Amino acid sequence: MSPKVSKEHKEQRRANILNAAKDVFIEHGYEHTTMKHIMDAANVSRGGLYQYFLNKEDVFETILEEDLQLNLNELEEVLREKVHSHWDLLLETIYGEERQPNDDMNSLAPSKLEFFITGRNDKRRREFGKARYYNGLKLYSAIIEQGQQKGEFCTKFDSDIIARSIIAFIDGLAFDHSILPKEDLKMKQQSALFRDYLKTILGVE
Amino acid sequence: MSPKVSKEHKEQRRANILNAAKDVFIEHGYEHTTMKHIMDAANVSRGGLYQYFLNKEDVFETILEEDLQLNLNELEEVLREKVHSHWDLLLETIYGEERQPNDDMNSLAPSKLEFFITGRNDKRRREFGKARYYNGLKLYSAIIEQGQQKGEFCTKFDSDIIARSIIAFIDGLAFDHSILPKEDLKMKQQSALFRDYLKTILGVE
Amino acid sequence: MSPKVSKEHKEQRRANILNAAKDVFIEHGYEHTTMKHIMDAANVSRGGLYQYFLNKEDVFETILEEDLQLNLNELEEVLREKVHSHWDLLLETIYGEERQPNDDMNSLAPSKLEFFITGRNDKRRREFGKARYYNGLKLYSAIIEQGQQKGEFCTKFDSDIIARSIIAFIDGLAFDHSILPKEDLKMKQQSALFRDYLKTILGVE
Amino acid sequence: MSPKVSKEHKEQRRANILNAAKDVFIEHGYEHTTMKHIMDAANVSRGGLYQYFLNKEDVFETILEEDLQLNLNELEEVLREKVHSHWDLLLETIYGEERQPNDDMNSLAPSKLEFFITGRNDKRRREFGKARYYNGLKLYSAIIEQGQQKGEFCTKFDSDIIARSIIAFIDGLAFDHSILPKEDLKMKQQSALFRDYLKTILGVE
DNA sequence: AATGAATGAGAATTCATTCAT
DNA sequence: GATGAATGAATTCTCATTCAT
Repeated sequence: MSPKVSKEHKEQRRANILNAAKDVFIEHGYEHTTMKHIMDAANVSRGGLYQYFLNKEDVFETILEEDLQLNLNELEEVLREKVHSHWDLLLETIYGEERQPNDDMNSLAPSKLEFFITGRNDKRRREFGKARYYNGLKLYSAIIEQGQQKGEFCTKFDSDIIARSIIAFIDGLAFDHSILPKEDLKMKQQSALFRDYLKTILGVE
Repeated sequence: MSPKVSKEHKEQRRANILNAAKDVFIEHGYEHTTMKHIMDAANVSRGGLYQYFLNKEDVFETILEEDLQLNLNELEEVLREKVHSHWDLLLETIYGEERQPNDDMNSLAPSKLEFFITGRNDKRRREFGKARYYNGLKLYSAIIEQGQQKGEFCTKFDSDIIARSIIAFIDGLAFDHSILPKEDLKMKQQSALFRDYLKTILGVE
Repeated sequence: MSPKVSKEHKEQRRANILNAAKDVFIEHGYEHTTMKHIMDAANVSRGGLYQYFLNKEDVFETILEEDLQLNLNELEEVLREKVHSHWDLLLETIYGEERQPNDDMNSLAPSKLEFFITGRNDKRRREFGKARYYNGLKLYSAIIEQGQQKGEFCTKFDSDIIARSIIAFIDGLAFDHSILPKEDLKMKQQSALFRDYLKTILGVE
Repeated sequence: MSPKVSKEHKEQRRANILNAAKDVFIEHGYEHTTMKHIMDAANVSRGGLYQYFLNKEDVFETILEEDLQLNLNELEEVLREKVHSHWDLLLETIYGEERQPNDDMNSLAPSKLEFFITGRNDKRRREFGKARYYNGLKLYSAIIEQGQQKGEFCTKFDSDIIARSIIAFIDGLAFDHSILPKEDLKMKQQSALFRDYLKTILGVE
């Protein structure tokens, strides 16, 4: 007895739900999204939704995990290739990623902050937060370390600490951007200053 | 004609509720706190609680406003006095205040982040967030500007932008600290790096 | 030990509360009026209000009773005097009284309807309703009966039944007027028709 | 793809709830009925009830609308058919309908009066009241007008005004009947008088 | 007498999750 | 597998009434 519905179909359906859910999370934020919102956006029944995911948390975690995986892949790819300028790579990594609040507010970033901060007392949620943090840490420190090894960056400061500071600054900007309109933030000028700062401590130019 | 209990008594009770509520918010976070939690912690009946505050948001906003007011008072006081070292004042302001996630996790900071980020789509909440941001901005930029005027800091960078970057970094640290245990953060070393950074762009020493 | 506050003062206070309460009932209706509304309107404290009245029902009943008493006094007075035209007296009684929804909507009539109809399952309330009804009945039938005795009205119909019909019609108009704006009711023309009707069955002219 | 239960089943359940709710409204009146009452009477859970109706008002309005629709259908039907006696039709319409407080007190009429009168300050509620009034008006005036056109009724009075007076009288009777026991009302005799009155102004016989 | 703080019962509403079909 | 009706726990908020001072 072969299954009524092919595995591909299920995968497709699952992916559809995740895409719709992502839009919903972006629109309403994590806390204020309900399973009903997701059902409606994904055009799936209540029961259907629960067939693929245990609950709202499960849906969000799945989206997170896929994002995380993308990051990791990217990192591997990036470091395997011949890197001409680690400085450019670093900037790309910072600015091309959603950790840097880009101009479009169609970003899941605020919901992620929400997810982690509202769940800070929950063991499972904290594990996720840790994974997210160390993932970013690995990404940035790998680039910096390689740059240092290649002699492109100076070794005055520990790559780990620099990476952490990058994360802190990016998270802060993401937070401020989440609650304030772009116009209020002078993002460009802050970014320029931050770039100067990185140049200084990495000994670039 | 005289009231049953003195005005002081009422103020006292109100303050008690706020204190208890603050503890509850610190323990459960903003979203997961219910009025019941506050009632129980403050040892006040449902009706009693609603006599003093409209709803959970009102309770939290009151706490925020008092904190904000403390900040403002402090700022005024600070700037009226003769300042020996604006650099010391700046560090004190950063590290002495809760904006810097201090060692004790008995801080309301995570709940504040939560409050603003979960309410980012709410007009009223955004106004509060804006007030919080500009309040901090005013505080830091006033110190920097005065330091620049006195010739203690160099004027290479705009005080406004530096202040914004300080806020972003502190918010980021607060966020990361909210979701990760202290041990994971190497806070001390990050702070040292940040201090160096500030020294550089302010031309201190 | 004479009382601190004179009896007159108490009476005055009580009357003040009743006046304020009446306005409140007119504005919000019976059901939607709260003790708080009355307190605020009467500028009296919660405890003060409860010193004079048991509850909202008690306040309203007191107002009703005073109205009822006015009616009764009027009736007695009216019937003791020499009546030139019972027809005119009847019209005056109908149109001069609030049972006829007059142009001004500053009438307690809708709240009275509300009071009786929402309380129709309550023994005490029903007794009041009965009193109100029989009071009106007595008023109208007395006039009609006297008119009949004096030969001014024909005796074709029982004065009791005519009086009841007058009440039904007036209550109906009051009800319709309570829920519809005056413009929708063509009150004048309805009244004219009703007057014609009464003339016919009373054999006037 | 097919729903768990048939559409009929859902309709059935909805109808069950409405029936149960109607009984509850008749027993407790509109204001004193709670959603809990309806839940218990309909044997449906809290959530179940809210799946079908938004709130108490919604439940009641649904009942009202269905009644209204019945009325309208009846009217159309009635006027399309060949009418032998418009006088009989008029009487039937008055006495067969709940607008006339019939002997059985199992009528929703008092709750309807309650619904409209307690909601007289509410825009939405007033719209409903208006619809109710004009619906009745249309019904009665259509019959009268047709009777006049056919020469069965005289045209001395405007059909519109007569219809309004019928409504006022019926509403008044309904009100009085709501708050007084039948025995107190001499309904029969009032009705007889009213019939006479109608005969007179319609020129019947 | 007067005050108004405090109480708590009760009503409304939402939403995650289950489960019969 | 899919559906969506049904459940009920959890929460918010209101208000009449009491009572210590």
